[in-house]
Amino acid sequence: MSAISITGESTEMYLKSIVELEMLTAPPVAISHLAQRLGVSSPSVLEMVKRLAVQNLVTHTPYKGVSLTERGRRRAMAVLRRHRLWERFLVDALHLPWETVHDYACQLEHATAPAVTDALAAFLGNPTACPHGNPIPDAVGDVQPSVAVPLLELPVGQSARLAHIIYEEAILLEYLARRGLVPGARLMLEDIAPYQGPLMVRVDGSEHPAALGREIAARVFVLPD
Amino acid sequence: MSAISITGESTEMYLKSIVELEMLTAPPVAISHLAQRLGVSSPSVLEMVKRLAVQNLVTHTPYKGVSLTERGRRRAMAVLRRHRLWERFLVDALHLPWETVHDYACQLEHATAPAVTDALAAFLGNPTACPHGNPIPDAVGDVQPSVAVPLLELPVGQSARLAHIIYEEAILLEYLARRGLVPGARLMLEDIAPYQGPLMVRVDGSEHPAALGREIAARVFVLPD
DNA sequence: AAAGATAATTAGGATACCCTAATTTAAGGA
DNA sequence: TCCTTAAATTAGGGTATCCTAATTATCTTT
Ligand SMILES: [Mn+2]
Ligand SMILES: [Mn+2]
Ligand SMILES: [Mn+2]
Ligand SMILES: [Mn+2]
Repeated sequence: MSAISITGESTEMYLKSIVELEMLTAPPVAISHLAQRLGVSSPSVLEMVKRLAVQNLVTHTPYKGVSLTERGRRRAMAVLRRHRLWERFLVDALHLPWETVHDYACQLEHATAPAVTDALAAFLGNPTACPHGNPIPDAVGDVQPSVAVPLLELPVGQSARLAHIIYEEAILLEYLARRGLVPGARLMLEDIAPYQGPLMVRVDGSEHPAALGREIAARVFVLPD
Repeated sequence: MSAISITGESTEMYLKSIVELEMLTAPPVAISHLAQRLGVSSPSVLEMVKRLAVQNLVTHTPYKGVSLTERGRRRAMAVLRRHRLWERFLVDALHLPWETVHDYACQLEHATAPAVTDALAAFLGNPTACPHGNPIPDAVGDVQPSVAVPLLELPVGQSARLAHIIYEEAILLEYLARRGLVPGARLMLEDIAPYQGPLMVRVDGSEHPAALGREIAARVFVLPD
């Protein structure tokens, strides 16, 4: 019975998912969204959330949702840091494909001691962003805020450069990679179909324009020219 | 319900511990030895062993012990391979201390997908031994046999070179590191005290001779001159 | 061969996560 | 205000892994 609470893999995934959801929708985070992200049932999430609340990692407001406590946020940022450092390693050192590293890093992130994290960061030259453009929290858990805007909010006709992709997921990353939509890519929003229709995006170097649903366009952030 | 049985961390540690014990004492491996190595109770081990037997990973002979099946051995070697590759990475690339990497690798070994393992091996130049001298199984699970002998069996007065240290453990590695007993070190067995007493070993570059208990001397392998 | 010591096994529980099937609550529209 | 619907919660289970306290088998030693 050690006083140092060992954060297990499950706990870490819950905390990480909560920060990720906070960047997508306004807090508090809904139980059902967490359930969807984690691929477990709502009752399971609720139960786990109660456990996390007891450990002072989250606050749960019944029928409203979940928020991270300061303690919880620190833990979550630490996981995010490890995740993104590993992604950099997998791409830069091991030369694994951009779209595949997210899942691999999701395993490694829970198996990395602090000393290893620090040494890994140094080995990589203290990078500031993951291969998908998202900022790597520093050792204290701080991130520099992004000025990029969701592609969804770009005015039609505007050209921009892809900055980062949030709420990372293998399927999404594969989809985007196949269309050349990686950080740094130059693009122009050609059109937005009405009635929640897709966005037509011209990607520099691609033959045809890409059609992106709104769900996706809300996750792709760009820097307008 | 996927047909591919996902080997969990616990299962992997059991399998790895069994191969490790097989190199120290003659098979089958005793339940109590496994319990000691894993830091769990004997009833827990027995229960788990039964689960492993159902999955065709081990054979259990009541009151005798456990042996790996071919399937089990392959899995175990895969874990050992990942473990030792990570150790190399942690020492060679991250420059972490020789004595500390074993524990870190013990976490990473369970979180490494096949594609990552392969890429890591390539990145490291397909090394053939871990920092503690033990052979890294190849992608198929084969290891080249060692011709080194236990220090315990060295004749008094014989000088030799340290080859590898088996049944790795943080405490042991620290102890040995502090005395300069790392692979490649030159040494001479000065004396063996009677009545299960310690071995006096002169280590090249060290002031005083080191006194090693027999437990330890059975785990340190050397190549006589 | 009987006793003692040691290891293995059985019995009975606990905890962390996860699930499905109700049931209840909250929120928005009629 | 009442109704509908979606989300949240409660009820009742399940599995993997671990534990302690008996009990039993095996091996050693007298
Ligand atoms: Mn993960
Ligand atoms: Mn990423
Ligand atoms: Mn391990
Ligand atoms: Mn090693």
